[in-house]
Amino acid sequence: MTTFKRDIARVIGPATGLDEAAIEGAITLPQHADQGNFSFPCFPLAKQLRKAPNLIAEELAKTLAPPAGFTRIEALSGYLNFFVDKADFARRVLSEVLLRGAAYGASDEGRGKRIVIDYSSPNMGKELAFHHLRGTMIGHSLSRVFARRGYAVERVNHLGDWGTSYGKLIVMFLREGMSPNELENLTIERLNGLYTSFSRAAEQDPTLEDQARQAFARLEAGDAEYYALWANFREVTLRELRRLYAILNVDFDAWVGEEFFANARHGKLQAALEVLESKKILVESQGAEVVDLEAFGMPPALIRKSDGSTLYITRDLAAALYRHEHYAFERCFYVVDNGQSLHFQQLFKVLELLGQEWHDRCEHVPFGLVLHKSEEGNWEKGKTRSGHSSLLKDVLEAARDKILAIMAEKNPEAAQKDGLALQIAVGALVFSELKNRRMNDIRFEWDQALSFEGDSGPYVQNAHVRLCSILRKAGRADKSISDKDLANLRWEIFADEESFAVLDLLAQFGDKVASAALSRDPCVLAQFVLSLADATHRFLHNSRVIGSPEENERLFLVRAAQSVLGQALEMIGVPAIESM
RNA sequence: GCACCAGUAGCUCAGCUGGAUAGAGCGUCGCCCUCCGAAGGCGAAGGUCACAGGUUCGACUCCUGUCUGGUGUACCA
Repeated sequence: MTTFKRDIARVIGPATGLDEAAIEGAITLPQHADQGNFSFPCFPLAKQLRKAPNLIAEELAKTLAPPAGFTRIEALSGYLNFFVDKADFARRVLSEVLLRGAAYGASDEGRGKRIVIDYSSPNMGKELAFHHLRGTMIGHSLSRVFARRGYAVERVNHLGDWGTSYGKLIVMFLREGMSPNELENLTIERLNGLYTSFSRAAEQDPTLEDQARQAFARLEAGDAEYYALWANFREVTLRELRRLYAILNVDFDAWVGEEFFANARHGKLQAALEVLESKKILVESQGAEVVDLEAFGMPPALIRKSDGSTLYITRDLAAALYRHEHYAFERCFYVVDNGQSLHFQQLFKVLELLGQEWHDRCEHVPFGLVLHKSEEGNWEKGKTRSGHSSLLKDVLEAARDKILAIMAEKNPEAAQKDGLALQIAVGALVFSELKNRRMNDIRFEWDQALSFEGDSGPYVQNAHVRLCSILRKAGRADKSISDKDLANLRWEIFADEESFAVLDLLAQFGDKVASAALSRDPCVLAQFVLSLADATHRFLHNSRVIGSPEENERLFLVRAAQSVLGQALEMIGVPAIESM
């Protein structure tokens, strides 16, 4: 793709005196067939040449010779439209896709640079709610996108595993008199239940809140018994998290939670506080220690409470300082919902005030909230407490069951039904999370969450399945491809509308990956997947492959489409299954 | 009050680093399986791009203001 634009720029450059890189950036992909395959708008030239854009275009169309691989150049209402030689276009695109294989669409932009991505980061002792899926999958997808751009990616799960909440768990656990045996059999459901029973009990006995604070204070002070309990709770939580992440095919390089930064035994918090004190930006206010941010239009950042304990932002400061030192990152992304944008503005501003010149390499990558319908019928942020939230495992199970029912109807023969159904369920849920811009709020409704029709995960997975099925039947599924295989193909076979539409999309893959990285939004790739699935279904509907006179050539297109579609699917976390 | 985000077809959304005739899915009304997977394809109907200004050769896209909705806003994370 970029080579086509470069070829055009090399022709326009000398004729206009414009910078070739600038020309490349200005070239657009037209929407209509009569506008060619690549367009260069001549409007910006009008001022410097003092001539009407359509005249400039007409003149250039007459004088310029089409670059190799192009048949003609036409002027149309101020645009210079370039028409590719479709057979040659097919040769170039298919050769590149098939010979580069898994490296097609990759880039070395990030060579030698490291990126830290903080995502998912759930709270300990609680089950993953449906809304956690969004941040988890956006972060997961971005990690794959940046890896493909050549960056070394560090995927960090910053667990919420420290704070008064864990005092609550300890108090309730001891109060309900659990035996060591029960400790061994502790489940995430039981832990989650301790929170609810705590809030219920606290209504009767207000001293419980104090007990919880004291219990946490004891934990912070290094009490061995409490620390063992805490570690046990953490392990129970991690077990469930790993189970769900495995289903989603999500992984992390570091599981470093708040405890790592807040617990005195690790020394990270003290280091951060020393930096804060040495820079003398802490001021006393209402008994607490804050960084005054009024000059920047923000409320003060509360660093230390009046009782001396620290807060969320204090730990995030410690984490940022640690990450900078430990990873020497080029960028550090925080994939966290939009509700926390003030927090991150404050965090980054404090880093700046601390003289950390790398503060602008930290970036909040926000995403919209999952809204649930309240009793009053309004759409509001989901609250686990009031029950207006759904557990991820429940949604996954419901989706899998519905898929199983659909499979029984459409394809009773499908092997490995349960596992396959779960992969389709994951694909469906993940695709609907990522296909829209990340900033959009999402309204959770069961009907909609379990709707698998139209522009959905199953639709895009099905396109991949059909391609795989044809390759399997033709015995071409795993064959490696060399230049020799591509010699002497009748490339003009791909000039029809449906074949060319697929090729046109395949050529755009690298640009789409770059765009997803730049916008930090996987929806670019999800939309690309949708277009490619669309073009694939149309191609397969209109062009018989196996047994046709064009079989040999078309199988290469099928293989190329399968390769790119499969890679794009994996990049957005939708399983690229081979049958369904 | 202030801040962040969103407002495009009946519904859910693409399109937004300014470019030609604003696109999908769902829903509605039709059509296509002796044919590699119909979880598919084809067609019809459906739009003052919230509103008002501004910048520009050109604005759904950028700027300002207004309205509507979501979220946040000092000792939770």
